[in-house]
Amino acid sequence: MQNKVFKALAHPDRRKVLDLLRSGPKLAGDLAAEFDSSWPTMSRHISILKDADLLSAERQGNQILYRINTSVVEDTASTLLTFIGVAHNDDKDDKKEAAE
Amino acid sequence: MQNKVFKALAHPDRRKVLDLLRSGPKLAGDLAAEFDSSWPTMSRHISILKDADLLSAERQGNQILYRINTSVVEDTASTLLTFIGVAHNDDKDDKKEAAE
DNA sequence: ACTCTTATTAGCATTTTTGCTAATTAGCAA
DNA sequence: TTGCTAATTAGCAAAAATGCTAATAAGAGT
Repeated sequence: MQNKVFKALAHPDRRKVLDLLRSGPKLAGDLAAEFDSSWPTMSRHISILKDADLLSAERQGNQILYRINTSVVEDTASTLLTFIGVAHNDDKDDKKEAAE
Repeated sequence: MQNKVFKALAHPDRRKVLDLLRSGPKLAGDLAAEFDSSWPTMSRHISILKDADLLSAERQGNQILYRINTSVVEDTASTLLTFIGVAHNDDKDDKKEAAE
């Protein structure tokens, strides 16, 4: 649901989480360490991002590794671009693409 | 301020306003008419979009014409794409672009 | 001036979001 | 089992967002 994504993006710390994940997957603790807020607070921010499907989680024994969900971010950017009439090629199984 | 933009995008009706403006500028009243909420409510949604600089307003006698602010939407899409490492050429007076 | 239309602002109640501390779960190792 | 680290969930208070009705402003026309 796109609405969850846009709501998730509405908080600066959550956008910062996404920015931190730009350099690759990170452990929840390493993420939390980058912020002034308490760890439970950051945990909730992360779970909001996860709930919006912007992140996916992978358990690594004791800890949890988070990575950004590229396709969801892409789709959201596409949605924005449609507002200004930009083509945005979705490319979900685009069988024929040169019918002319 | 990017934060205002993302917050403005967090409400479905406000995104719908942007979508309605895709086909060109519209009067405040014509926009409001497309929604179930009261007119004052829509007026506030519009002012939040305006405050985020996503819209610009132009008086036309009795009424007010709103148009979408293309560049702000573009920049926001670019911000999203940086999260997934997409190049995104800002192009704010890009003097030299082929130094190599 | 008065009136009609268009749109915004004020003021309020309700809901949602945020952020904290305390409590809990999950896995690993003795 | 106990203990330790990593992380989430519970519960609450404070702040922000939402949406309504009533009141107000701003233009155009009479």
